[in-house]
Amino acid sequence: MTADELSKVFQALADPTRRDMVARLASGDASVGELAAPYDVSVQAVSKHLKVLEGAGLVTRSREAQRRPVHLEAEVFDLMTKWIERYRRAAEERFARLDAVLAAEAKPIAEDNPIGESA
Amino acid sequence: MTADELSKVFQALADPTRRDMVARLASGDASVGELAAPYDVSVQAVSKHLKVLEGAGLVTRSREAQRRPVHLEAEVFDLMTKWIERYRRAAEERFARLDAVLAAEAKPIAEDNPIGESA
DNA sequence: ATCGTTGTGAACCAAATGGTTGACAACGCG
DNA sequence: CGCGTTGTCAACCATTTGGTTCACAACGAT
Repeated sequence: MTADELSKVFQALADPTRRDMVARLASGDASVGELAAPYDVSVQAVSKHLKVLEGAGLVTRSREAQRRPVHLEAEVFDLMTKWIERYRRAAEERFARLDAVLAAEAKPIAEDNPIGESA
Repeated sequence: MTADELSKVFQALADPTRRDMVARLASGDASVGELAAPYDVSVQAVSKHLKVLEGAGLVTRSREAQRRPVHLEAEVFDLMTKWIERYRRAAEERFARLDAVLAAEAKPIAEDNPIGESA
């Protein structure tokens, strides 16, 4: 459903610079210039990064004279968390079940183990 | 520290096909062919996707005759969850604090609001 | 030993990504 | 008004990405 949205969010956070910007925005809004300062790239590059983050719904930009304060939108994080938790839980449950099965049958298995090079 | 690792994980999950593969692997291991079946792409393309997922530590591949069963590794999810939760919490706390401030000063603010076009 | 199945490797291609520079719009201030 | 500041847009470039096809390795089965 939100497949495309989710892709954009993950894509946006796949870049270390963008992730760092998000981290800094978590403690307060900032202007483009302020955001750009720590990095060794042009302001234009940072502007592009912001467009990606905005496209993913991770930040919003308002207007204040020439400034364009950037604001972090925390809600979108829920999208990711939900996705992650869903499948992690499934995988972990399956793991637990496997554990139980292995414990229950303390049986042959190993002797005619069909899995080669499991050594 | 895990900056590069985290980038790879987010990057890996930014692709819908890869995300779907992870979703399916959450309910059990599968061979490359099985994984490829639902998609309208070549087996080679799926093999590439698996290499990306493996590089991110999201899956491991063993050997069973010609088969290469793919197994989901749930632990890596923690990395993401930790990152996300950390900044989401910060952002939400800040939001709550702002709320409190606004509630406390039911004051002017609006009249000499420096933010243009806030309307 | 040969054949079919399963999967990987390599070369190639179009599109997207992240960066650059140059031009310019929007705004406050002298 | 004209100027400096702040930021975006556009064109361009190198690299990466996701896909293809062809070739081949690894293994079971006949």
